[in-house]
Amino acid sequence: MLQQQPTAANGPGPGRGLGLNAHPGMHALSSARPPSHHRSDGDPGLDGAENGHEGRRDIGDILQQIMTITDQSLDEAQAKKHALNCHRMKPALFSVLCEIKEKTGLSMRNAQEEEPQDPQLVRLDNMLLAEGVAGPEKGGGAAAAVSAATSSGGMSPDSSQIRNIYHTELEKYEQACSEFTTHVVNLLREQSRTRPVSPREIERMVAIIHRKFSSIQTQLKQSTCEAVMILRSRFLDARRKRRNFSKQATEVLNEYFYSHLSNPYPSEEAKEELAKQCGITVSQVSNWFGNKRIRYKKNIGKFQEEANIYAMKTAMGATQNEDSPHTPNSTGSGSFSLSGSADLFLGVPPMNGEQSAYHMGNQTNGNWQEQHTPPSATPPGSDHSENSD
DNA sequence: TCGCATGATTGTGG
DNA sequence: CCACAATCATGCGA
Repeated sequence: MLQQQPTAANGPGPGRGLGLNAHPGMHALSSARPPSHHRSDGDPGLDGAENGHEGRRDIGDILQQIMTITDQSLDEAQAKKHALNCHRMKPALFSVLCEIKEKTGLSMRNAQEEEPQDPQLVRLDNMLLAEGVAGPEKGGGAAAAVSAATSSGGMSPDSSQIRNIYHTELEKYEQACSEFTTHVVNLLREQSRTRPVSPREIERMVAIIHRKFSSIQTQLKQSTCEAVMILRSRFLDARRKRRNFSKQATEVLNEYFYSHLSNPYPSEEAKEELAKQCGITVSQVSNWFGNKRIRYKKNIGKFQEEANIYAMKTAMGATQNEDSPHTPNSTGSGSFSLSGSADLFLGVPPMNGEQSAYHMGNQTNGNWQEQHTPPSATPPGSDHSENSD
């Protein structure tokens, strides 16, 4: 019925496609059909054998025809396709076929269609939100959440890195998902011209794609969570495990301590500067000074030698600085430009004294070591440099 | 392995 | 919140 139509319906080149040399497909179909008709009569066994035999022959025919397809016949096929598309009955037939399709296999998927959001995904989302990896970027939220594990308050670059990676990956994922979806939708739309594909089916396909992709999303979120957890445990470990500071760091800290012995309380800026120089956090600097003060006070005698060494060093650094104020001095012996208030003892510290206390200037922070009163031996001029912040 | 050194934590007071 | 004091836990050299 369809094949007669084009002659009337399509103006251009109607006769061509329907001529004597019919389309191979058509021929195949028409020749394949007859055997099924005599199904009802005759011996089934014989019929089956005959059927198979004929089927083979038909396949042979089809193959033969495929082999002999020419450009011309392709053109014809094209024309026929066009003719079918433009057939006036096509929409009706199309919708009927769609309906039939709906009612058969595909409808079975309806059941699982409206599933609630994956609970695991929800859990992961909540977790990432709590960790500050997902959600709006609030002043170091992510970093704060992770680094909150440490009292140091030192910002971890890793956590924000995780956040960044997570977001770029999520973006990539979303892009890939939408790209693929549009691709498939376009494909189905294209196909809907030649086979019954209802809009609903396209929708369903999109949903299926999203479901498939959501497993990737789950994976992404899961691995992000894992990374955050690892980071967190590493921070906790770092807190538990004690590492000695580097020699250079201790040197810098000691230098500051002994050059500000009368008032070893670095300001916030000084602490930051020290932290930067030592490659440690500000709170570690605070810890260090806290420990140092208390231990020095407890046993000044023990620290005497150390004090002398550092006093000497700073003094040397100072004299060097005087010579060439603009030349930064070599490693470790620099005085802090921002405090600029080294309690320098210029000269060799008195030895063998119980407490040399070569620089007990005006103590701006009360008597941080009251039992340690400055002897009169305090060199004149040592206290002039003593300034408090 | 021991003992000291040292960074971190905890509790307290101002 | 900061400093102090006590204490813990680990690092490290002898």
